[in-house]
Amino acid sequence: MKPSTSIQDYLKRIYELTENGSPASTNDLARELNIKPASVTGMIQKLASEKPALLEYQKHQGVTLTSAGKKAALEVIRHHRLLETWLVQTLGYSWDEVHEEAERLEHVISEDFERRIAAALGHPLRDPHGELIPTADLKMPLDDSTPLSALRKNQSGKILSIKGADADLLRHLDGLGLTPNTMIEVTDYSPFDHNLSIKVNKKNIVLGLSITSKIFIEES
Amino acid sequence: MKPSTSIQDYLKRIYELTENGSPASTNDLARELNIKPASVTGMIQKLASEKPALLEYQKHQGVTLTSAGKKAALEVIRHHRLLETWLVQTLGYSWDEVHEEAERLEHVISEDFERRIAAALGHPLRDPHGELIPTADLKMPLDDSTPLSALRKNQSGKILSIKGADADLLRHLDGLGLTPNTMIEVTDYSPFDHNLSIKVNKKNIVLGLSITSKIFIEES
DNA sequence: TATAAAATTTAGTCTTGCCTAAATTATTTT
DNA sequence: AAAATAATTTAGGCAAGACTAAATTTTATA
Ligand SMILES: [Mn+2]
Ligand SMILES: [Mn+2]
Ligand SMILES: [Mn+2]
Ligand SMILES: [Mn+2]
Repeated sequence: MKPSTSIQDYLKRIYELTENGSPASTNDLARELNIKPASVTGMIQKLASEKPALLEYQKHQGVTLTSAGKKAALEVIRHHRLLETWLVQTLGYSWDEVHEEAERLEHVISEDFERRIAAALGHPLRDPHGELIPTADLKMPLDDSTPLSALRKNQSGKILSIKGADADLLRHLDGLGLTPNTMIEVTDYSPFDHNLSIKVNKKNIVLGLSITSKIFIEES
Repeated sequence: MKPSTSIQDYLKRIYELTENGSPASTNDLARELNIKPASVTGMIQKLASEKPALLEYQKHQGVTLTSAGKKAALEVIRHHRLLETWLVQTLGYSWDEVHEEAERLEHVISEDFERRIAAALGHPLRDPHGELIPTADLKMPLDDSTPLSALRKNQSGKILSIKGADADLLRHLDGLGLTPNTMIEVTDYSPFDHNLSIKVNKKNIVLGLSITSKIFIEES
């Protein structure tokens, strides 16, 4: 059976929160889902005790996805990212507008719809934010990108993706020309505040850690 | 507040069932919605007693839409028919495949999405089944079509629309060449069984009432 | 017009998914 | 290591929207 919309959103957030390897905490999930922690506890207990469990859960220790849970999460993420790509390409959405629409559509499109847009788009590898799109057989491609925040003076590369869906940040970056596929070069690093000076399109700008940690680079 | 998916489906069905002027009965609604009559009674009582009532309801007399209810119904119908048109045009769905997909998407697209597909399609007047699409300000255009079942020998015209969403019937009609915009001519009428003999694309076929009552014609 | 059949409503229950308040466990601070 | 704070879980509740079984009302039939 296909998981409910709520469950799909839980699984997707858990996937994202556990990408770093550590379990997702009740509170982090509650914050991401805009649901009270007590409710999250209830749901994760339920998901952990389904016939094929979707989560691995130990009281007070947070949760990780089982392989069944990961598969379900990747299904939703594939829908989301293909939809974003589709909306931008065919309806002229800008990259900061698509997220909310995809957030609702992802739960209701059929597998047939998924196949049709994937084919129409030529089976794209990345969405408009540069995020990798899980394959049709639900594997997440390897990500060889580095956060901009890890680069130092004289290192350079191409922007691959912007993580996190905050529309205001996306519009701000768009204004600075910081979009996927743009070449950048680090011209200076400031310790203590971790500011980076970078050159983009001949212009020099300075970015704080809260921005550089969300921009991912393919080094060159 | 936007009505829930369930409520939207109730309103849409009530709109369709009351197009002939008479109220929609509890049982008819239950059949159309695949919901037990007892549940339908509960829902229509609720909808009839909302702050601005969506339904006019009198016990045992069925329901009709108030103007607020009609507006909400037309919103959903506009979404549905624009979506069907868009899916056929941009993703190559055939006219017998689109209905189910639109049935789910209609509840989750934004008004922005609605505007974008309407514009991309050039503000179409009819969907792939020939059904009229409510306008952006939620008026249903006048329908000047006649059911094929009302035509008699030597009358002719163009197929405007096929009512009812049964995919099997649509595929059958497609096989016979009976699609919107096709010209037809009635060559004979058989009383008692109400069969019509018609000429389409040079071929003669005989159709029963259960089919002719679903095909709508612009007489010529 | 009395009875039978069909349609509709009432009453009570269930599931899903959320909430608040209170209790418990884990983590920091002193 | 105790006390304070933070995180998490438990307990109890609520709203939406469906269901079944039983009661009622309407309509059709004899
Ligand atoms: Mn899929
Ligand atoms: Mn979502
Ligand atoms: Mn629907
Ligand atoms: Mn609309």
